[in-house]
Amino acid sequence: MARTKEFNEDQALDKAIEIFWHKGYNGTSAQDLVTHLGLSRSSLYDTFGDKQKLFAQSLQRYQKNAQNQIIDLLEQSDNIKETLKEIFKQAVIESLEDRITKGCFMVNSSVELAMHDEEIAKIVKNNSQIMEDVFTKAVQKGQDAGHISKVNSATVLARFIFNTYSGIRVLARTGEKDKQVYDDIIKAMFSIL
Amino acid sequence: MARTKEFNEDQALDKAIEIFWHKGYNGTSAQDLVTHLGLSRSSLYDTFGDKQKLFAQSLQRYQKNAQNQIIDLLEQSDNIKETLKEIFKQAVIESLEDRITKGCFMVNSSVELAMHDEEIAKIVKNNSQIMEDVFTKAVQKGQDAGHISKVNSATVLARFIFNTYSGIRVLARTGEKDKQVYDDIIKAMFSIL
DNA sequence: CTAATTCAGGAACGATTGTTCCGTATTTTT
DNA sequence: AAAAATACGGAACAATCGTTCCTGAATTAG
Repeated sequence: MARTKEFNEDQALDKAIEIFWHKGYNGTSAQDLVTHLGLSRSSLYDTFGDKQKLFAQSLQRYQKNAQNQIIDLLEQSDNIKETLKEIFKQAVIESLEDRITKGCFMVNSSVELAMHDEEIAKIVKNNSQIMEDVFTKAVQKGQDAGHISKVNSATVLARFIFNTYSGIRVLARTGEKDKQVYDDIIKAMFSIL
Repeated sequence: MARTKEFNEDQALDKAIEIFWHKGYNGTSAQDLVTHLGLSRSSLYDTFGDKQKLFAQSLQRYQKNAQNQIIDLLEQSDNIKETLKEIFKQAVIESLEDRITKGCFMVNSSVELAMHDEEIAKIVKNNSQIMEDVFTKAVQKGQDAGHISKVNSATVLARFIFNTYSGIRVLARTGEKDKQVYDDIIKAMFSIL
């Protein structure tokens, strides 16, 4: 009946994530997308609708990936505190390596768009909710195992951890390359876990 | 020799701060500026140069104000821990009251522009440096007075406090209106001071 | 092979972007 | 009062914005 797509839709989405992440929504033009995704304007619009829809799909895909990564690590962990240390260590490595300083796509998007675009706001809130739940369960597990202090409740610590994570991602976006700054923040954070 | 300006330059800058803060740099058009500042295109360009320069001046002015406010509070304080609590309490109030959820102009700008505009990057880094210094001195004072724990160094705590502050401002920008979330984060933070 | 389908490429759309320029009005100094 | 200087408003600029549409090539099913 018809010819098959010459490009992989998910691969195109990954390219879209890259450029939106780097330049933001308003900073990325249709031409940028055409050039970076390597497909024609018509294919782009036929496949993804419009710029806003493409952005939303990109952010969704990013969220699922990032989320699953953390969920897997925490669920398979038998020492939550150590796993959290690994997660933050990884965030620092990414921040320092990041030659084009992208920060976190979710944080960037919420700052730029959450208040102007309801669909993006929903994605962001959904992400926050899921992350809070995941961290809460993980902290609870850590507290039960005696690896994490019970001075503060699991919910309090979960929200606190997620907030520190956001802050670090903003710091990365500003281009901070001094590892000591990240390490200090993380050291302080872990002193209450 | 010449007629005098019919508008107050600082008042115009305050208007510019408002709209840039709300809509971001790329999200604010020249027409938005003309409408919101209430002066003509020519006056705007004659006075402030161009959009980028106007933005930079707005951010500079915002920084000076926000900075002085915190410096004054901390320098006059005789109980740093309590003063810090006041500062964070105020940030929460602003976040909850904020009907158009603007977050922090400095945080928003660093996320959107720091990596694409060297001048903005400089302003952001300068701000971070000053804030770190101010917080470090304040924490030191608090530690000397016995109000703040000496388990972590003043620099570590200063960076940590500033990072938590950034995170909270991002949270505000996402439109979070649940006071409990802010209070939990702050509670956790203060448990190590 | 033919017909049906959908691809890719690029021209072209009107709208909006940031910016410039010009004529007029207004004010201040000489 | 005259002249110099500058603010003002708005028209107009080229460039770019996101998007649509048209053309022809490519692929698959019957």
